[in-house]
Amino acid sequence: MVQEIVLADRFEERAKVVKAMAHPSRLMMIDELSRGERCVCDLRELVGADMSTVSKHLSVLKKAGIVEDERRGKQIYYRLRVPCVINFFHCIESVIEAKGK
Amino acid sequence: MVQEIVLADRFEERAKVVKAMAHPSRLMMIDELSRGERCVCDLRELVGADMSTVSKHLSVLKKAGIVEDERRGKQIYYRLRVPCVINFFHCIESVIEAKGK
DNA sequence: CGGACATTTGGCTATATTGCCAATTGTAGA
DNA sequence: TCTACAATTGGCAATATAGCCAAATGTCCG
Repeated sequence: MVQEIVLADRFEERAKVVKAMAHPSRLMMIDELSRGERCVCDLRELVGADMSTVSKHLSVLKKAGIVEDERRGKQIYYRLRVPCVINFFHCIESVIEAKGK
Repeated sequence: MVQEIVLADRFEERAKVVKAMAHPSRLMMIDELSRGERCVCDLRELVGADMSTVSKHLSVLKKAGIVEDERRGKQIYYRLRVPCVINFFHCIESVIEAKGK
């Protein structure tokens, strides 16, 4: 059925976005970016990984449409494209809390 | 610093939950479960995969604390543990929409 | 008990993700 | 132009994930 293919595609699309967030460093960066734009060097310091690793994480977020970037001088600044992603944390916390019981 | 280790652990925990949702079939099941509990056979039909595959997806969701199960007779019913996970979809949709522009 | 049914588990291969290093690109300033 | 700095890209090895089949488990019913 065409209907089902469309439905599956829909969840496929959604999964891409969720997958892009499914990494501790990327969540950390999203959290940080919720407080304002940051350059890659800031985020590198935050997660404490190799610059190239951070850059690749950012490209994952960018490809998913979660962040956007802008070059200003030598640095490239990233910011959240859709601020609501931050609301996830509240719910995730309640999942973690509920699990503890 | 102890502080940073704790912080990293926090995001590690969160990532586990997000990761558990980061699959089209699992998102589809979460969506379906948001409308009430379902047995594995219902979900199997929904995603159209092998029973064992569906079962493994459910065990991922269960381990993350997203769903819980209950046996009633021959069947095992699954339900969402924390309904708020459904709110994710709205935000994810806006990410997808924003990306399209 | 024995069989049918619903589900899970083990085992396996194919595929995807991660993170580092090294090399490359882009920008600013001397 | 040459150099330094910021960031990205390519490549690779280690690890994780996905999905199928086959076998095992648990439950009901005759």
